[in-house]
Amino acid sequence: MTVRDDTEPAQHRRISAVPTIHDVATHAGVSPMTVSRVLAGGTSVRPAKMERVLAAVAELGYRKNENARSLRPGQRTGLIGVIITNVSNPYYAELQLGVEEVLSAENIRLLVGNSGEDPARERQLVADFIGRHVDGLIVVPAGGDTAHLSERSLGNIPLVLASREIEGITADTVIIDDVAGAFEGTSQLIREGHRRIAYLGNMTSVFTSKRRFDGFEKAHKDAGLEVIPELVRAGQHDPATAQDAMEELLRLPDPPTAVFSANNRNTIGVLRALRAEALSYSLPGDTPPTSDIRVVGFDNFELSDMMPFLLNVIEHDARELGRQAGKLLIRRLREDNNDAPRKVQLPTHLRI
Amino acid sequence: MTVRDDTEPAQHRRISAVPTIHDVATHAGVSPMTVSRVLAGGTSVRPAKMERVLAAVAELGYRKNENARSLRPGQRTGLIGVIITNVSNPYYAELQLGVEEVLSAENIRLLVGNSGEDPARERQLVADFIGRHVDGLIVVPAGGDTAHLSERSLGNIPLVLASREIEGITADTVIIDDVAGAFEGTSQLIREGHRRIAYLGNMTSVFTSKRRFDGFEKAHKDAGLEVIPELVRAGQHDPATAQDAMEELLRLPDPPTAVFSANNRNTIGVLRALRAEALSYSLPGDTPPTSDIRVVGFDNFELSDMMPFLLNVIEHDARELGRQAGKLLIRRLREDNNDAPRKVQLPTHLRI
DNA sequence: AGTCGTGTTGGTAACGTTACCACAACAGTC
DNA sequence: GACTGTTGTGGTAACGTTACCAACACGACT
Repeated sequence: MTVRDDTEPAQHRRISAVPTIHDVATHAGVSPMTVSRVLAGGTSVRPAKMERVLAAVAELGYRKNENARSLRPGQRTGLIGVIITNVSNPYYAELQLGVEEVLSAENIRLLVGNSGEDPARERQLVADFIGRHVDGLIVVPAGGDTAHLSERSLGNIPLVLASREIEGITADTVIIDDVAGAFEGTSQLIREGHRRIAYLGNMTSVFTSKRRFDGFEKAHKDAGLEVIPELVRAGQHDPATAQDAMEELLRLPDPPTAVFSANNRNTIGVLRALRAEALSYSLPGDTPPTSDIRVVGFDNFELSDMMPFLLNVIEHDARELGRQAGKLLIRRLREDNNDAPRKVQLPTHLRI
Repeated sequence: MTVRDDTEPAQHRRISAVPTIHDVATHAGVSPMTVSRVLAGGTSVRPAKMERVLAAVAELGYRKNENARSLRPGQRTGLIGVIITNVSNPYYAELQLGVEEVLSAENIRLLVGNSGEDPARERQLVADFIGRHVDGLIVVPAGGDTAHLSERSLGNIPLVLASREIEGITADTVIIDDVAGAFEGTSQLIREGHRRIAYLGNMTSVFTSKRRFDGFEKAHKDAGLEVIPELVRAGQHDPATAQDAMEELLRLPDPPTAVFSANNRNTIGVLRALRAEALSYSLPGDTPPTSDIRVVGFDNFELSDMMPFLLNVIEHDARELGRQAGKLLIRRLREDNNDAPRKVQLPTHLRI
């Protein structure tokens, strides 16, 4: 034991400093090892001593130093790095909540970071999380350069990709069945007789956007139709840019009769454009000619059912996606298995 | 240096195991101390050696073990615990984003947890975060038992309260000017001539709810009016329960002519109730008698401007609240100061 | 030539924890 | 009464890092 010859400062330090296992041991009149054993579950410790130790723990307000514990070989940190693109999008907030729901049940904590769709920021976060020795990573990949997510770069830290896949990287993955959802939504519009259907979405370099466009295209093909290139607008990532794109479409000589929107940001922009148009027409007292334009949008969002337009949404469960991602990670951690990576695909549902 | 006499296993281990500062030192032909110095900023290290070290770091993909580093006395973990009540509420998601925006600039990472308004869960999260030696805490307190947030319990870990205060706990705080906002919104309704104004909100035991009710009450008093008790409904915390409460109000013999809603969950419930009523009246072809009911709601929410009702919202900047909370914490960390706790109050704005 | 700084480098120890080994105490067996 | 096994307990070392001190080399000055 360390000798404390400086009486006055020692007392002062004892109050403010966080108590260690050593302090508890001294207080209970046992060795640090016994304290450690009690806290680990109390196997083969005499009941009387166990009580003394627990009393000392309570009295000093002792908390195990998790950082020191995880330093020992074979010990986990109990930390998971979660990198999402943007929590302010309710879809990813739900995802985070689902992840936490599953992992907190295992006493695992979340280190979260927002990449803002920036691969460089994502790489930086991954590097930092590795430095903190997370037990695993759950990432919504931003795309672009993904070398930092390769197996070689991560070592033996398990990775779960959420919402998006990456070409060339094999890892546990949870995604939405984007293709089927977009197919179903688009088919509904075609079934209703629409032939001039606009598409609004993110850049097709984004995994989900590409898949949703594929579903959009497939629905056309299956119906013997073709996608009309001049009605396709890909590249909007927020409501404002989507609104601009939609207003541009409405000004076309031959505007679309229906719109397929590939995500909730774009859908909201579309709805704003439609309302702006309706308002501008209502001034001269005329009935707006395109107010009955049909909209189908991927992703549900709060109040979608309160919109004063003909709108259907392709809904899916972001929280469940987060839960599944958490479960895949737990499976990897529990059994130290090298099974082939699993891919979970969650269904969508067209809400009428 | 440790002698590795087991040649075969050592090689295998070298590939999968995370490299340490020792490995880098051996690889560069210097001592671990020199590597540490280079990584700390490279003061008084010969340029040639510095280069060799950096090359070894790059080649081995070495990452400093932050947990081991923070074990040393005087060293920080660079971790902040953020406890919010529920990320799936966009208001708190924005708050989290604001906190991250400010703290990631200081290279501080976020440990996040959702309390779900449960004080026991909050206490558990605080205890865990203390065990991980966070440098500080940002908490949206759930209320109830708050002993775990007392200065005695936290030791010298700085605490910032966000969005809500706690009686008896002095800490840096960032809140919205709830009273003024509610006063302004209610006054607007009174100015328009409304005399039967309903109130819907959370339990008044929640800090913000109480303050917003106070503002509601003060607006009445200042206008020489009194709050009508039968029109007050406090206790709804989600849209579904709020909708029920509002429907009940609409069925009163003498229903309110206007509604003040104290948060976005309640506002959405109110709007749903109004729409349900409008739909039920539209069946017999009758004009609904209360469709022109006025609504003013605290908190803005996405698409609030697209609602087919007369709605004003009292908006405020949740992300800015998060930023301010982060800044207060950084200030506490930077200078190791014992200044009196600061209280920042953010303004609201009635959106017409 | 000897002394003194100055700049560069490495050894040692410690942060708080737990795995491993050693050992003591005790009961049961021949 | 010596031997064996079981249970409870503590000492030691190590995880990866950095603060501190000691030591070294080297040029500049007396």
